[in-house]
Amino acid sequence: MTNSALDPRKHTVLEAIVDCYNRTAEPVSSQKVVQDYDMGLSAATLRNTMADLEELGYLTHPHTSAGRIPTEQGYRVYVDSLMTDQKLSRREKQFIRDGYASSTRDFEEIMEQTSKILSAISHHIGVVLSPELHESLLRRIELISIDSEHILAVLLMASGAVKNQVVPIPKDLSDDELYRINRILNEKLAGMPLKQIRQISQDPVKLKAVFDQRLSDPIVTVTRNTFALEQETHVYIDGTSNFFSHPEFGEIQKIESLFRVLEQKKQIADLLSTRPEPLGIQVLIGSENGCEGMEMCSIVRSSYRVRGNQLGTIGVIGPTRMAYPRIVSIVKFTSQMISELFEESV
Amino acid sequence: MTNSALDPRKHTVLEAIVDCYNRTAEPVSSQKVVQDYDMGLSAATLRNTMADLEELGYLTHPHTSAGRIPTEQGYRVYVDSLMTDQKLSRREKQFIRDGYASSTRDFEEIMEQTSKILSAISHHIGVVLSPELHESLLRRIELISIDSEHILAVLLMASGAVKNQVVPIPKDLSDDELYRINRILNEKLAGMPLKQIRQISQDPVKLKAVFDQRLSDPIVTVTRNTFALEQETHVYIDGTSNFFSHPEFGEIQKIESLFRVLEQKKQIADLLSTRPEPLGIQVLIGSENGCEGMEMCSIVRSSYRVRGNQLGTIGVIGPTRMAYPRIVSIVKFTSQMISELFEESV
DNA sequence: GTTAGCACTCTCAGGAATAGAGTGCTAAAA
DNA sequence: TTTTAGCACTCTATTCCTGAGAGTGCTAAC
Repeated sequence: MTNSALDPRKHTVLEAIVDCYNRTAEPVSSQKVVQDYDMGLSAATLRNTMADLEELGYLTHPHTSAGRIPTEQGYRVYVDSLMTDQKLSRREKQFIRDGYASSTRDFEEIMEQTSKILSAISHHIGVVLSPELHESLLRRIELISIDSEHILAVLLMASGAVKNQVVPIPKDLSDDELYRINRILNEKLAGMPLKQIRQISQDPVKLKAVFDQRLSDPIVTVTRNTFALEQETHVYIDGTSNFFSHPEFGEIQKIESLFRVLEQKKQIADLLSTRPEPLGIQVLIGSENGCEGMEMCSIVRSSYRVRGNQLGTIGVIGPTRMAYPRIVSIVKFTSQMISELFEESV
Repeated sequence: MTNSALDPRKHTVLEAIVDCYNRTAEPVSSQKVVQDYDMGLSAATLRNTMADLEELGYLTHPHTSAGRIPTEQGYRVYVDSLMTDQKLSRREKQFIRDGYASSTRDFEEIMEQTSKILSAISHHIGVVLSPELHESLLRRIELISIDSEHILAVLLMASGAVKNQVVPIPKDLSDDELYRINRILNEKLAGMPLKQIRQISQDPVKLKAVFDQRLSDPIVTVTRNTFALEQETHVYIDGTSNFFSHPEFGEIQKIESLFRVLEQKKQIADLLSTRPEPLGIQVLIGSENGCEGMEMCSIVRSSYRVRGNQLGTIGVIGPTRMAYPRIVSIVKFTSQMISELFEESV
């Protein structure tokens, strides 16, 4: 199979069929192509070409007397080499910008807002993964006394993310002592990635090396307790109910399996973050995502960059039959917007 | 209609029908009642009683040749005066306790975990509303410098809740100055409800009264910017996909309207928080919840108490046909658990 | 007041018939 | 050699019908 060498007619026909199927959600007949796409060929000729494309694995038949629909492979070719860029309209760009206008530059708010914007404009599911905290650099830590047995550790990351953590402490910790510890922690740990700090905090030898002569029992306890936990990536999802409007999810089981997956935020996080190619835009078509229960869904995703050079991911999850050119443009533009937002603020 | 004066037989029959319908999800015939519930009456007699109950508005008929199902009114009577308490088994109680065992006493984590526990054990949707922040008392505020134009305000509430807020500041604010402001804010505002602080912060006269001779321009700016926003209540939802397993949601539109509502967290918050009777357990049956798209759902909810005497709400949302005695016990027990958790910790 | 018996109603599942959509193939035309 | 018209064929979807079954309401007897 010489993918790259699809002759021009096959190109055109495949593109037309993908396009038509995306619009109508129904198998595309040779007649329909003749009507809607003026390519100066008869239905019979198209039928021949369509049969060829089916032979090549790019189209299928639901049954004998139905039109053709693209296979995943067909979509793959379409996305990789057929589809033409679709610029966002001015209104659409404005819509995205406006979405951020009201937000207070708060890290979480930006994340949340992004998922809303993505779903609202794409009419699919919008997903945002914040940069992995444990890869993030600690900018500053602040310890706040809660009661005699607990303090609140506020971790301010270089990315602008903030993480609160309630930390148990030894009883005999005075305010002055706490203040002193706070100062030392900032002195020694600020600027390091959380992951590294965590390793240090769990290892007496490393602790000694880092804190040197300033090491004390309370510092060990506080450090260990504050950084003990693996930090999970946050997942922001919006627009799940958009799925109900797609005719391919008319049967309840299909939508059920999807929703069961969506409730497992961890799975969604893996889905968007694992896989090769860390940068730029990517399209995972249908079962390519390798996630059980999401075989009927495609994912368009892109990474974005926050201060401190950490990478997060945004994405749109929709049915395999989605308007790829438009969604790709949306995801591309939005990820740029976020990156810019983080450049200029927080 | 003399609700309170339902004769004993009608009581028994209504209870049996509600019970049976809850188990089978199918209209209950007179035959079925004879088989499953030994009440020493013939089917014919039961038919008479059932007809009476229908007359009274407690039962309906989907069609002539079908069994009876309870109306909302029927459920109302059942819940109010018929159903018997169902104690949770030791295993169930243990399941709930275990759910909290791993949690680190972090406020948000407890909220989130509660919604998960509720949904897991009830097989319905678990919802948790944190206490309304603006009713909550400020225990402590901490200002952390981010950059020359922003600080992070960490609001530690009496309830144990923590709220981070990025606050723009005038450029010329030194670290010392910030520290001084921080101290004064704590001195003057700690112990007040957020709502009141907000009012003060927006009103020059009140500001003057509270801060007295310590009032300065930077204090005004910081206070105003920190407390400017209405605080929204957080909503934690889990178990939405449980709805797919109920036969009454076999058709897609019914489940769709429900999911559309669930995505509007604000609506859910209103649903659980508005309404009379603030304390104790409540059951809203079917359309009683007054929420469009949720006519087929019942809600069992209860308030819980956190430190500082603030009230939050937990609830279970399920189909009208739910096992009320069990769900009521679950919600009751869980709300006690939370209240206890907050007694002893954070 | 209770019950057996029975006619009546309505749903649901299965099957037959029909219309329609779209293909693949063949043979003729370009 | 490529394209096209024509046609037989296949499969789906809809409609209509039928029979079985479930469950009721009513009546008359206990």
